[in-house]
Amino acid sequence: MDRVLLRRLEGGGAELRDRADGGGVTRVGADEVAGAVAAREGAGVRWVWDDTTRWYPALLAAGVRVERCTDLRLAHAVLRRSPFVDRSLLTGADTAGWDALAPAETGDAALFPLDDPADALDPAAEDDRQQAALAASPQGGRLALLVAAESSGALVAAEMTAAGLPWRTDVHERLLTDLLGPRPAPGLRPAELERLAGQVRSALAAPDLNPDSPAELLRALQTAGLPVGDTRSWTLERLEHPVVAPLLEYKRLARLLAANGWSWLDTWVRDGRFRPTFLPGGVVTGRWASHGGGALSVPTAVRPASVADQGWRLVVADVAQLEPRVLAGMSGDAAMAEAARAADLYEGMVAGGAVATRAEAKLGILGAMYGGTRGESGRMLPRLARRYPRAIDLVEQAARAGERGEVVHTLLGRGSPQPTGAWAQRPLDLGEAPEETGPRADRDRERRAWGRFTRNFVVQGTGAEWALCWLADLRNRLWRLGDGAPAERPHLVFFLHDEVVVHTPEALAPAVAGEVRAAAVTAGRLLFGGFPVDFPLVVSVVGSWADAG
DNA sequence: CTGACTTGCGCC
DNA sequence: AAAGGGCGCAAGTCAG
Repeated sequence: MDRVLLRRLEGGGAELRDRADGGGVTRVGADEVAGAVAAREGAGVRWVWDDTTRWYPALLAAGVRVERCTDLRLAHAVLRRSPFVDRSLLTGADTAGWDALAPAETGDAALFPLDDPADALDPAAEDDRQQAALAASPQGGRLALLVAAESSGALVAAEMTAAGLPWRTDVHERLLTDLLGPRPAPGLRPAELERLAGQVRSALAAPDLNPDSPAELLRALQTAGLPVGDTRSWTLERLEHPVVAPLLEYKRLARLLAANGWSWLDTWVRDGRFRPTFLPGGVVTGRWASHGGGALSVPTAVRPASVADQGWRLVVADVAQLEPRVLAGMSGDAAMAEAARAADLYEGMVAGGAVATRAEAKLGILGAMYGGTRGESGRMLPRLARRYPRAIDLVEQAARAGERGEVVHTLLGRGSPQPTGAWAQRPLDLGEAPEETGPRADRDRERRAWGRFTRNFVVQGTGAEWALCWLADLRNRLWRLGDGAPAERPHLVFFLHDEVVVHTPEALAPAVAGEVRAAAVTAGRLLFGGFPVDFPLVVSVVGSWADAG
């Protein structure tokens, strides 16, 4: 596979430099870049560029899709934190610049900022350093897979923003009107919220109360004699009082209005598409972050508005219990992998005799992965540890390492951040009597909190790696499935941790469903080789996202 | 007034 | 004895 480095030239042109020994160099003008990339693409090439967000949106806008790339920005971020990398091999004159490089904010190709810090960096030198670091790493193979998957994720992210999630404004508006009443004038409450606010005020005998103000609301609740310290819904649910029902309903609808109401539609939906920006590697664990429109929490209440185009379908797929399955795989825990043979891993745990009920299984596993040891989830832990010793030991070791201030890593080698708190500079106070309050009690609390973070990091991060491999393989499978222009082929339109949505011509929907499953098998093999852990999917072919599941 | 922080809640 | 991971967003709150 040829590796070809792309770099920007002053004036908007670009240089294409073959990375092989004696490789050629081509320079093209600004309006020839897309054509030059397209011409080279057919022959099989991996593009090496500083940052996908700085190259790919313009290529996509010009109708050019690339199959492979190395995203030096994302690769740098992975390698500099990995415990399997010799940091000195990554160090160069502009290392600080690579450390600080942020993704480009705008996808508008015409708006290359004149003083982009990326233009002060040397991508060829950085590529050399990364290749050297990978070659010298005892885990170079895993890291290379991670870098490739991360880079492929960057391509997917740009393609999903370009395509957009199909979104029907008319359906969304009807839904809002049914629940809230007609769209009010700016600054006014919709009729239904005003009605509920009135009920809340009279139930609390607080005629001037603004229920949107947590402080006012808390005072009014306390004045009415209710024993509450905050105004969260789950706190209110436990009260017996006439205000509870209208207040909970008010909060539910006010939330819908604020997060996904008419102004959300105005801001984020254009031309029948919702186009959030996805930020691969945006979370330290390796999960994606997002920007714009709250793409990480599209409430189920508005999903009916995501409707496939005429003659098209949505293929919605999610992995059941991704993280426990990943834990089984990465720990090599045969008993847990056996439970994971079931479509429902928690039922598999019941069938295996580890616990009595599905609810116990779920509570216990989530507690083990998050560090929740209070109440019932804590009582489950010893039984799980007996039945699934390797899985539980893996997360316990990660927690202990974090508490010692050590770095932990995912299966493919992504490292956790170094802790910065004062507690991390001090050794563990083993054997000293615990205290209720004071600076040492604070340090211990922070230490345990960091242990919960590292405990979760190894599982969440490896789950993110599985999902990246799934996405990358699925992207290639979808491309091979269709023909014609990118917009006429099945394509990914949404991704959220363990769920994908593909927009596809109706005739190809069954084939897409098959490829989604096949890609999940590939991802499992890539991460866990022959170790037998299954990743069953729930796949739906639907007209609307809301009908999935 | 702006900007930073807090509160609360949606998703996984 | 106590101990629940990761995000983004909007509105309210508060300091300067």
